[in-house]
Amino acid sequence: MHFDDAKKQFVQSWGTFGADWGINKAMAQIHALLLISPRPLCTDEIMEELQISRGNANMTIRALLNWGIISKVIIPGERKEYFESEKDLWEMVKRVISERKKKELEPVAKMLEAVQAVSEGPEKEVAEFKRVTAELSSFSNKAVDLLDKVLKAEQHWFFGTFFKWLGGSK
Amino acid sequence: MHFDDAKKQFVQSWGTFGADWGINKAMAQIHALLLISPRPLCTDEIMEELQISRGNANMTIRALLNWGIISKVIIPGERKEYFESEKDLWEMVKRVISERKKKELEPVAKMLEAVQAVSEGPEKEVAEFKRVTAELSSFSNKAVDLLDKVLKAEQHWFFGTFFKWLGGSK
DNA sequence: TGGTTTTTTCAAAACTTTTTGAAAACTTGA
DNA sequence: TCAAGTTTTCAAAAAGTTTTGAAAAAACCA
Repeated sequence: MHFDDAKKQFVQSWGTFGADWGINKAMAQIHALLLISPRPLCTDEIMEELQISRGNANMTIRALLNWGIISKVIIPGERKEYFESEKDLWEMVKRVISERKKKELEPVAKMLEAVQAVSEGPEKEVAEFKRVTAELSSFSNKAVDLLDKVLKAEQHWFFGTFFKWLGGSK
Repeated sequence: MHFDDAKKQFVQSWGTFGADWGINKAMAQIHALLLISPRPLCTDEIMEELQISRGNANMTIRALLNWGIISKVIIPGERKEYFESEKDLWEMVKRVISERKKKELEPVAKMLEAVQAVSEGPEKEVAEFKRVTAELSSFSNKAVDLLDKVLKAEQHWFFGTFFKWLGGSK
C-alpha cells in the first residue's frame, strides 16, 4: 500500500468518524492531517491537502486550538503560523473528554436536578417522571464522577492496572 | 414547578443532548417522551405532543425500534400500534453502546489495522504515519475491549464493585 | 370481498450547517 | 510610515439534513 493511499484513507475515515460523533468533518480531517505529520503545517498546506478554502481552514483551525488539541508553532525565520497536533494521545483524549463533559454532560446533569422539583400535575405522570429523572440523574452523576477519575488518571494506570483488573483479553 | 414545564424542559434538553452527540433531535425527543410516560403512546399522541408530522414520527419511531431502545406494544382491543421505551436504563445504555461500537468504532479500528500496511512513500512521513496509526490502533482496540466488558457487565457490578474500586466519591 | 383504519413511502420544501471568497484588519520589516 | 504578507471576518452560496404531507400500501374487520 502506498503512503498517499493510506493517508487518504486515514484522513477520510477520521473525518467520517468525527462526523458520527457530532464533530465537523473538516475539523476531524485537519486534526488527522496534523496527527500524522512529522512536522508542523501552515494554513496553506492544509488548504492544499484538503482542498478547502482559506476561511474554512482558518475557522476550523481556531476551533481546534480552542479545544486545546492542536497548537501554534513559531518557526524561526518564517512569517506564517504553523500548527501541530498534541501528540500524546492520552492527553488528547483527556482534553476531548473534559471539553464535552463541560459543554454537554454537565448541562444535562443540572437539568435533571432542576426538573425533579416538579410538584403539581397528574399523579401517575408525575410519579413516573420523578422516578425516571431521579434514575437518570444518579446515572449522569456517576458518569461525571467516572470521567473526573479518568481525567486525573495517568495513561499507564488506566491502561495497565485498570485493564488487568478488568481481566483484559487482548 | 408544574409537570408541564418540567416535561417540556426535559424533552427539550434531551433533544439538544442527543443532537450534540450526532443523534437526530426528533429521535431523542420521542425517546424522552416515552421514557417518562407511565403508559405506551401511539403515533398520534407523539405527533400531537411534539408537533411533528406523521411521516417524521413514523420514520423516527422505526429508527428507535432498530436501535432496540423502544418496542411495540399491543394493546388488546386497540387497532393502533403503541410504543414504550426500554425502562431499564442499564439495558438501554448497553444497547446504545453496542450499536455505536458496531457502526462507528469498529470500522475505525479496522481502518487503522488496514492502513498500517503502508510500505512505499517518503521515509519520514511513513515512519510517523506508522507510529501514530499503531498507537491509535492499540488505543481503539483497548476501547473496544473495555466496551465489550461493559456490555457483559451487570449494572450492580459496574455501579458497585467498579466504582468502589475506582474510589468513587459520590 | 369492500370499506375503513393505520402505516409506510418518498419527492419536494424547509431548515441547518458548512463552505466559500473577497474585503478588512492586522503584522512585520525596512 | 509604508507596502507586502498574513490572518480574520462574514454575508452569501452550497451542501447536507430533517420534515412535511399526500398518495400508496398494508392491515384489519365484517
